[in-house]
Amino acid sequence: MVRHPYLKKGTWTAGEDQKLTAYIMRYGIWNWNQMPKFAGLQRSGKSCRLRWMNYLRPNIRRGNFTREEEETIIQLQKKLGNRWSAIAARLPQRTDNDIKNYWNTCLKRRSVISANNSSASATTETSSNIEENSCDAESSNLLLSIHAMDESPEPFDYGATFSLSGCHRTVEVDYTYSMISEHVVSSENYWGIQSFVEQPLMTEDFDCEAWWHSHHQHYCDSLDDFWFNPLV
DNA sequence: AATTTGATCAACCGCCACGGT
DNA sequence: TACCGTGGCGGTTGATCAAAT
Repeated sequence: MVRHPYLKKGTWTAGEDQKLTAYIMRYGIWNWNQMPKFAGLQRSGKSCRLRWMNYLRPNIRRGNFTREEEETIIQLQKKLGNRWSAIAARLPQRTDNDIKNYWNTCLKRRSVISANNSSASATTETSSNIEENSCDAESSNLLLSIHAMDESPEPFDYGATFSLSGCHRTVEVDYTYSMISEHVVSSENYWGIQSFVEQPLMTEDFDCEAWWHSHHQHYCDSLDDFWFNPLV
């Protein structure tokens, strides 16, 4: 009889965050379903992916939405509907989950009120032009020079590791960004890669302390606890 | 001080698309 | 062509916390 391993649910603990982050930073993302086992996590691949994408991933902007962001969301929601991932692509530091939550809790109501007001007053004001304000993700695919590297990420043989050049840093990026295709990266994915590149991890001048303070200090007692011996 | 209510948001669930076999 | 595994998306839930009573 095949026994399915117990999969934990619910809120992630600091230790789990630590394991997942450390694992991804070291080995990258090669298969969400297999990864938890190797990372020492009793979580589903889906749960790991969600946690990483919505919370642990570098360069996620949290906290209050700016007025500009609010306007962008409202306008894009009008245009695109509830396609949160598409909307999030225009707000590269925000996650689709954050935008969805923010819409459902704040903006939806405001948008309805605003619509009612505008219809009541029959204003002639035209809606702002989204095309002008957006980064036009669909049409402007960005080119990155991506070179296959010789070594696969230890200890696995799952595919190649890539490097991004064109920045003054070179950072290994692997199947985290498996959407990389023929050296053309959509704008949406570009932001993810750029975020990763901008993260100083794995670089010589990486200010570990600063990154620690900005991301994980509140979870672990010390940087050493987080950074060293991250795996089980 | 205790309880209720409302807001927020992390996380789960179900569905779908896509690629590989 | 059908099936399966995987990743991604949007809807929804439930835990938590702050404000109100």
